[in-house]
Amino acid sequence: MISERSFEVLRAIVQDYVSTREPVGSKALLERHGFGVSSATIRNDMSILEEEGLIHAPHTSAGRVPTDSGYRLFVDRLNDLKQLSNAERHAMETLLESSVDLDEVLGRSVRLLSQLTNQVAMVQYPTLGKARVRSVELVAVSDTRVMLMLVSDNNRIQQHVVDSGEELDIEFLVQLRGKLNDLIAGAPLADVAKLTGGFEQGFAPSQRNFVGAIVAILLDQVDANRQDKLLLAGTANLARSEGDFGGDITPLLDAIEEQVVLLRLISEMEADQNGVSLLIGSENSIIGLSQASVLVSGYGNATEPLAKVGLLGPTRMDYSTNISAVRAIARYLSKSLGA
Amino acid sequence: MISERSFEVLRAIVQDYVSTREPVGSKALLERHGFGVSSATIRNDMSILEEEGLIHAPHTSAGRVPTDSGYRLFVDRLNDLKQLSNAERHAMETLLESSVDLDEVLGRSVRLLSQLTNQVAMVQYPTLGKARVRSVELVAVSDTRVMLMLVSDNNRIQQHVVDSGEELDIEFLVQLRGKLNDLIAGAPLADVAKLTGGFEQGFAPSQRNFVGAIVAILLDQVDANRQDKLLLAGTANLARSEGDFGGDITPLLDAIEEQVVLLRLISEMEADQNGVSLLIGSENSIIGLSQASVLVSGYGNATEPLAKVGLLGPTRMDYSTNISAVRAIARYLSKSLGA
DNA sequence: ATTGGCACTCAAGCAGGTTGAGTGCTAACA
DNA sequence: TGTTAGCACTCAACCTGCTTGAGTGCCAAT
Repeated sequence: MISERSFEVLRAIVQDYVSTREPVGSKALLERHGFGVSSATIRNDMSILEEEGLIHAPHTSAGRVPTDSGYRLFVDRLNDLKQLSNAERHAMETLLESSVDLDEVLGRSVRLLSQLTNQVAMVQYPTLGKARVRSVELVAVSDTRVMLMLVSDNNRIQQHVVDSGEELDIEFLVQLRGKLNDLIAGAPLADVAKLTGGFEQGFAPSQRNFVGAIVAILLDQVDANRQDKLLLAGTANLARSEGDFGGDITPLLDAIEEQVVLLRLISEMEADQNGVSLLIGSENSIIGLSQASVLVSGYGNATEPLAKVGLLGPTRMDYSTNISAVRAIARYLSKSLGA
Repeated sequence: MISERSFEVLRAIVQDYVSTREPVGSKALLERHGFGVSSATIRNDMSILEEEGLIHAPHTSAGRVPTDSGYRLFVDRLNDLKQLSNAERHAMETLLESSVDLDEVLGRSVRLLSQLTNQVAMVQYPTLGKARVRSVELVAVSDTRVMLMLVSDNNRIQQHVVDSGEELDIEFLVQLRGKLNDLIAGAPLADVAKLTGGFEQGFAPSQRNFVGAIVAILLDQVDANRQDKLLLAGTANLARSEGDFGGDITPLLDAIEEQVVLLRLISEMEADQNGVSLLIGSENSIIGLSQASVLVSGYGNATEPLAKVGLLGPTRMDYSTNISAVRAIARYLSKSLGA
């Protein structure tokens, strides 16, 4: 086990490296943090840390840089997180007051998070989870097209336009809407497939095609909740910290555009005691993201989170600030959407 | 005026520079394009081109690079555009067949365009223009919240959730929806403000607040069509051609995230005879985009385009290929949405 | 108008030297 | 046993001077 002071040295190295972006040496360490010992002693501690794989020297005559494991230990022993400033807290509250529909709440939150942290922020659209169907609506949007809307009981709306290919019968639409709602309104989303099985059989043969199409779209919509959407902000921050990614941010931008990969990654991440989960550098399995850290928190509900919110940045990031920012945003989102 | 051969030299310089990314010298020019003259003659032509400000030498002993005006002349004299390959045409047709709702059509188009050109592609959501109101829908989405939908006659739907703060009366909603539709269904969007003036006066005092709120949102929605949305794809391509932007792509990424600036820029661009409009380098007025070219085309309707589609890339781009790709996508979008 | 020839320029690449931040080790010390 | 001062050593970063070669501009000859 490494001594208490050795750990303090690690902490100091992480802090200095994060703020200066330069490998940090024993002497510089003494100047900034007044350890009561000499530089030689620090050097001894540093060589212990290096043996443990927590820090690493880019080359012989350079200072040290934390390794992924070094960051990890630093984060795991992080006890007091940086507090939000008043201005930041104020921004959050303003956001809270003006809560409108889902898109807007998520959009604003993610932008705020990226501003607070100077990283790429991301928020996953809430899954419906155990949500139920509130209603189904059919609205004619042209002579032949109808919009199918699925409204669920957690403020979420999905829609899709269907082209029937023939003139729509408005009366029939109203009637169909009624029957559909009688059937599935109030039912859990998970049951929709079962409930609508053979639904089109109750209609005249000439109408079965159309009804079948509607039902198919409806099931698609229910299903679409499993492959959620991701909202991002602050991509420009990537380019700013390009140096921290070894000069090539293409894989990052690719991952961001792909979304699917990112989504799978963050869905699989389990929360730790702080409510957040963190993958540092090579801890994540995506090739090309080995110099990046992913930090997320669940939101929506203490017991079972609806979705994740978090950020993506270089391993060399200010974990303390960022963790508290992500936690704050997650709390805000839970308050705003859980109500 | 510059001679015919001088212009051919310019054309060759543009082509070589675009493909090699290296300043091109008189000798290299001779090898690739068999002008029937000697390198000294080429040099003379080049010095004419330089006097005209069409090319420019990064330093004394280097080859030449086209200036913004050089690209401009090259483009203006571009007569035969590169054709799409069969594979590309096939991709377009597949896209055409599977046309569904607006979001999907635009999303796929913009991704295809970015793949075809290896640039950042963008598409502006169609403005409603002279569109008319098809219908207004009011759908209860929770005990106190109602969703207001504005459906217009060009496949566009807008929605917004309003929290009334009190228990909703479903019957009243149905009645309100009816009255609203009687009033504005079929009317041009531009007239909605006039038509709904004083609308809430026809209701019981206890309901006026709510009705007023609904009308306000409705006007917002009509108004929102002036500040449209932009859909982007292929941001990663920026990082790939980072060298062409002088190594710093932050202003680009900023502009992309801002959107507003980009939107204003492309709205102001006027189509030339090819149906496309192009700003090369410093021709555009956005600071930070002085090394970038913006290429857009209107789409939707030959007489009055609904919106713009196009791309953003380094001035050093393959204009011939890109112009035809943008035109093709614009044609496709017009066909797909104009119907 | 075109060309061959020639002097000139200058970025890029290489070799050698200097500097200084930083290390590891050892011997002395509390 | 943990700490310290001192010292030799390493090596990236920086500078300097040198060479190379692609490329130009100009001029006299065709």
